[in-house]
This record gives sequence, structure tokens and C-alpha cells, in this order.
Amino acid sequence: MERINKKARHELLKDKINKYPFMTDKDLANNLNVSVQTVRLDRFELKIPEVRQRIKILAEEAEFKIKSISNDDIVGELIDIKLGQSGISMMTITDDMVFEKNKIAKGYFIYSQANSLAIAIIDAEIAITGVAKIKHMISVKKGENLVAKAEVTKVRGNKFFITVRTTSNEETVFIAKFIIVSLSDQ
Amino acid sequence: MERINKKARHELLKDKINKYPFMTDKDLANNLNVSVQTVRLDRFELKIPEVRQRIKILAEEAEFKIKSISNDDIVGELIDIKLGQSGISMMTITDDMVFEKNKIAKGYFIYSQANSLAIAIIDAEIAITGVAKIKHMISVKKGENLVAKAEVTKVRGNKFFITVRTTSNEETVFIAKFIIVSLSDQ
DNA sequence: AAGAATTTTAGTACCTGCTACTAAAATCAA
DNA sequence: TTGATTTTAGTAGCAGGTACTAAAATTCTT
Repeated sequence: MERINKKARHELLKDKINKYPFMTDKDLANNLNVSVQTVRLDRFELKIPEVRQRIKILAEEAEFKIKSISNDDIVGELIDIKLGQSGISMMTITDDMVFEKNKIAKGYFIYSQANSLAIAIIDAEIAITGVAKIKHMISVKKGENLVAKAEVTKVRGNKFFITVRTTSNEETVFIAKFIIVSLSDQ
Repeated sequence: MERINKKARHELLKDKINKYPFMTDKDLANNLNVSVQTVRLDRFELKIPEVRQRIKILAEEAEFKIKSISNDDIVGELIDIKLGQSGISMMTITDDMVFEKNKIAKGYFIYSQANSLAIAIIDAEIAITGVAKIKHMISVKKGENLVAKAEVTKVRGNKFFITVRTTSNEETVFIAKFIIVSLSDQ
């Protein structure tokens, strides 16, 4: 058993913990063929907290992420809104939103931002997407900052016609036309 | 200090732990004005695991959820696929996917299922949604089981015309027509 | 090759948040 | 009042640590 040098081991340790954050020091020690003390020393040097801390952080982060992905009524961050008229929302494309292979944003995230903005504009208890026409102009990559601007173009009874234009760096990447139906009173 | 009865306390305990899963027995004991022993006894009777277990479960579940919502290439469960021709996917509407107020599914989840199925059918390294026309027929509620069937209706060069029909209990709730562009070779 | 410096291992006391258990005290119900 | 139920107290032991001291092993330097 050759002894590998400290730096190399540190890299291995970081990798392992990243991949398997639930491993205890004992597990890690076995895995890296060093003593538990060494693992503790390494963790201290690399400022990596103990398992229980790691798990806790994971649970907290995940809770937050789930909320911001699915429990929020609006996908992205609402910047400005004039109820019944127009609205602006912003969203940054993160790692979660792109295809592994090519780092291009999955279309439904862009759609989701636009759709939820369109619904947010309608001043109604219940607003449901009826029909939509969408067009992706340019593909969006990780890190880009999408600004969606929505505008009500027509109102007919309880039907709202809304156009959303999403831009990245002033360039239009996506256009959607929604017909949102408001069902406020039954 | 009046002593409340066991059943009532059990309800309180369940609520507290549900809301604040990170509380230790000590915290809970303080909060409910009983001894730590009582909390332990209660937890035992209610089959509620200890904090560290709870946190761990939370972290694991959340990890899974995040993956299935955003990291997965396909939203919903792929049931059947004939590359370049057709596909079927299934998705159950969970609590995460509905509006608080009225328990109606957010449209973009239904869209996401359809869209990701459409992309999955295309046998290409890179497939991007170009244009889509969608129509929500009936609103979907929590617990419903959505079956999306996709079919390639036309192919023109690297453009695939795909129709997706989503049903719940044999009833059509959603129809989408996508034009997916395959960018396999550059 | 010897000595110094660095790295790794070993071991101890103590901590949190438990489980599993025994037993006493308090409260309720007939 | 007595018997059952509920609550509290306390002990031993466990996992997975922190914080610390010190010895052993290895590497570097000259």
C-alpha cells in the first residue's frame, strides 16, 4: 500500500463527500485507507463539516429548492407588476435547468417562467391557462439571465390575451401568447 | 399549568414535528411543557423517528424530488417509447404541483410532461423545442393520473411535428403541438 | 546517514441526541 | 381509597463527533 500525498488525498476526500455526503469519518477512513484521525484532520483543513451538519445543510437547501421550483406560484423573480396590464420577471438559468449534454436550458423552464408571469398578472382568484402559442427563437445556456415581459393585449369577458417576450441580453429568445381564463366567481 | 390529555398532546407533537422537523426532543419538551421522557414515549407510540433520522429522510427525499423535477430529462414516468414515432408517459399530480388556493394543477407541469416526452421521442443528441401550440381543455386536480401520448405526425428535414394528447381517466385534458428541431450534427 | 520537519496515527476526555431500560411519583377513574 | 394510567427521573450504552496531547512513521534536508 503506497501512501499517496496529502493534496491528492484532499481532492479524493472532497470528491467522495460531494458524491456521498452521508459517509461518516469511519466510512471515509476505510475508503481512503487512512485512519479516522487523518480524515478528521483533513476535514478540518478543508473546512468540511461533520456528517450530521452536512446532512442538515442538504435537507435545508433541498427544502428551499423544492419550494422555489414548485411551490412558488411564480417561477422566477417578480420585478414589477401592474395588475391586469403588464409584468416583468427575472430568472437565472442554473445547473438544474439545463440538459447535461449540451448545457442548453430545457424549454419548459422558460415556458414556466412566462406562463406563471402571465397568470400572476391576472387579478383573479383562479386563473387558468387555456391556449398558448409559443416560439423559441434562440437556445439559452446556463448562467444566462432571462427577463420576461408580459403584456395584456386584449380582454374579452373572462378571457385575457397575454403576450410574453423573454429576452437575454436584450435579445429575444422566446415569445409566448397565452389565453388565460379567469374563473374568479365560480 | 393545566395538564392537557395525551391525545391532544400527540396531535400537537405531530404538528410541531411536521412544521419544524429539526426540533430535538429537548426543544419539543420545552415547547409542550412536558419532560423529555414524555416526548420520547410519545414519539415511540406515534412511531416518529429521532431528529437525526428525520433530517436524513428529509435530505434523501428532497434530493430525489429535486432530481425528478429538474434533473431528469423527462418529467413524469416513461411508459413506452418508439424512437422517432411515438411515446407514452405517466405523471401523478402531487401537492407540489397545484395552486394552494384551489388545488388545480399549475399548467406548466402539464406542459412540461408533454414537452419532455416530445423531446424524448426524437432520436437525437440535441433536440430543441421551436414552436408549440397548446390547449388546456379541463383543469386537473391533485391526485389525478395524467397519461400523455405523443405521436410524430410529420418530419421535414430536421424538424419534427409532434402532437401530444394528455388524458386523465380517458378524458382529454390537454393537447399540444410541438415543432421540435433536432441539431444532432452541430 | 543523521537530524529536523512534516504527516499520520493513537488515545483520552467530553459533547449531543439519542435508545433501552427500571423505578418512582403524580394524576385520573371507579 | 385503591388500582390503573400517565408522567417524570435516572442509569447505562451508542454513534459520531470535537478538542486536545503525544507518540510513531515518513519525508525532506544537509
